[in-house]
Amino acid sequence: MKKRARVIRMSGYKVSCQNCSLAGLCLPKGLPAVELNELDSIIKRRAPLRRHERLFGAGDGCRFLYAVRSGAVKSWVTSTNGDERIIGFHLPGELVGVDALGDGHHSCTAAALETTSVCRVPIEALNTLASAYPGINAQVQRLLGEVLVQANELLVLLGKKGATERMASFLVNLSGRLRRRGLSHREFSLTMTRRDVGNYLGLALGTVCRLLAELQEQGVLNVHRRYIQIHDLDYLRAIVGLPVLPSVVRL
Amino acid sequence: MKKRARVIRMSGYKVSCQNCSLAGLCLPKGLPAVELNELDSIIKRRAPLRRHERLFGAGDGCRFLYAVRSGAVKSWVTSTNGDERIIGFHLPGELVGVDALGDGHHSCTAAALETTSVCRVPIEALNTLASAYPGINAQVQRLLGEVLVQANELLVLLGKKGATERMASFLVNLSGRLRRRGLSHREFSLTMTRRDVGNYLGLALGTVCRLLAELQEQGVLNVHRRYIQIHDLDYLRAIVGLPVLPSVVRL
DNA sequence: CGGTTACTTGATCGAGCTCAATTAGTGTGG
DNA sequence: CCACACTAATTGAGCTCGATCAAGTAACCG
Repeated sequence: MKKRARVIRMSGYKVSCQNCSLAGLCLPKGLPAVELNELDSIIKRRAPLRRHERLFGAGDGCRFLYAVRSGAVKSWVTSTNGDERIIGFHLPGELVGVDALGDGHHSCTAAALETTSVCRVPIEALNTLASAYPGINAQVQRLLGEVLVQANELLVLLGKKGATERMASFLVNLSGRLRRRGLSHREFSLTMTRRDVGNYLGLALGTVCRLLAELQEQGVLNVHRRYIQIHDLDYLRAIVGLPVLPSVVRL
Repeated sequence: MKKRARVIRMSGYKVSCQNCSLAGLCLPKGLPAVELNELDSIIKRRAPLRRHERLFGAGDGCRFLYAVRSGAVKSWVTSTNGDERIIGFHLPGELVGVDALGDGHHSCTAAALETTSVCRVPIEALNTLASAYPGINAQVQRLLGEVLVQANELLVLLGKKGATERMASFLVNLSGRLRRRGLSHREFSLTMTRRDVGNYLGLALGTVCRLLAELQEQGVLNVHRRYIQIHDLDYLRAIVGLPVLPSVVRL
């Protein structure tokens, strides 16, 4: 025993919903202590996934939902003719795998974009809890709704005709989600490849590069490989058709 | 009283989940009699909506989900720059309004495409029931999952580059859903305008017309205004990349 | 360091958008 | 019941945006 005393043992630190920094976004949001404890008791943390490691695959039977704790996940569907289509990038605090609630089988595949840790929530136990605690039930519904709203947003995005519009939407959306997580919304690293971005936005790989180059040209942002600094977020928001972020309201 | 005896009073016929022809698709699917009764007791049927009449609008607070009983509904989101984007057409047995589960407010607007009747399900009562009856809870989850899978399918559809591919996907999807409802999958009437279809598919109005004309040219289908007869469904499925429908399995 | 993957940039081409003119329905009110 | 107005659908001509193909560069990894 003593021999091991000096080893830093991560497993020694109890990771729990109670001390998770994402509690304000994730399932625990606003839950009273009792329900939080119950929830925490059914959730298992898995060893971190490495880049490209899969959470689940299309067709898999599904017994768990996953909440991203750190890192990032992408999920995609494989259509019958074989080509793949990315339907979402998932940041910490977001729920992955809800597509399986329908018939108990996943309709998409999910994999880590970088080193990523997730919380695994057993669906059956969650349902049992949800029927006992209305608060937990409400949380599940809230996150489900969020997933749906996100899907709708992507639909709107893909409806835009202009490639610039799509790229701007993507960046504004990402920036906003990062901000809500307390991360910098002005500079961040894209965890996905240009090809991924293109696939997601319905654009060719080359077009993604060109658009980023053009935006840099115009001084809207700086880009070096995956690293992005946004200088003029309002400009991007204007492209999308969103109002300028309210900082001080003028008359 | 006697005077009215001859009037055919629809309200005299008790419409209930028990005798609804959609019970195999809708919330009641597979529920035991007790749960079915409970479910039926909280559901209200509204007077039929006429074309263009709205079920709810974006931003509305939401206390109900709606199940389409007959007719058809379209739902769309209005983006900040004002243009509208159709995100779904809803057939009998499908659930409308689940986008509001997240924060209790609708993110889209829904309106009848033709004379349409719906069942109104109070969310709160549904949740109460769901916590008492696991079967009902499972049903809600199943339909939610279905909505999500549908959203994903639309995403895949919009990922297709070719306009013909999109149109074929749309027709195949519609045909399949009609068939599952016991309706003809070879000939049916599009309840939406060409503009609606174009909006939904991310195509220009003109392109929709041209595509239908072209498919008719090729003998794949017949089209007169809204009325469509599909002659070669397999051809459409092939365009999409789906296998030919299994009728007899050959070796 | 060699091999692989990710990214950048250029030139060309075509699918589908736009705009416009015309026809076919649909509905409304006198 | 018809005339008028309005909406929906069709079809054509020209043009633009972004896909495709290709060649070259930069980062990463064993």
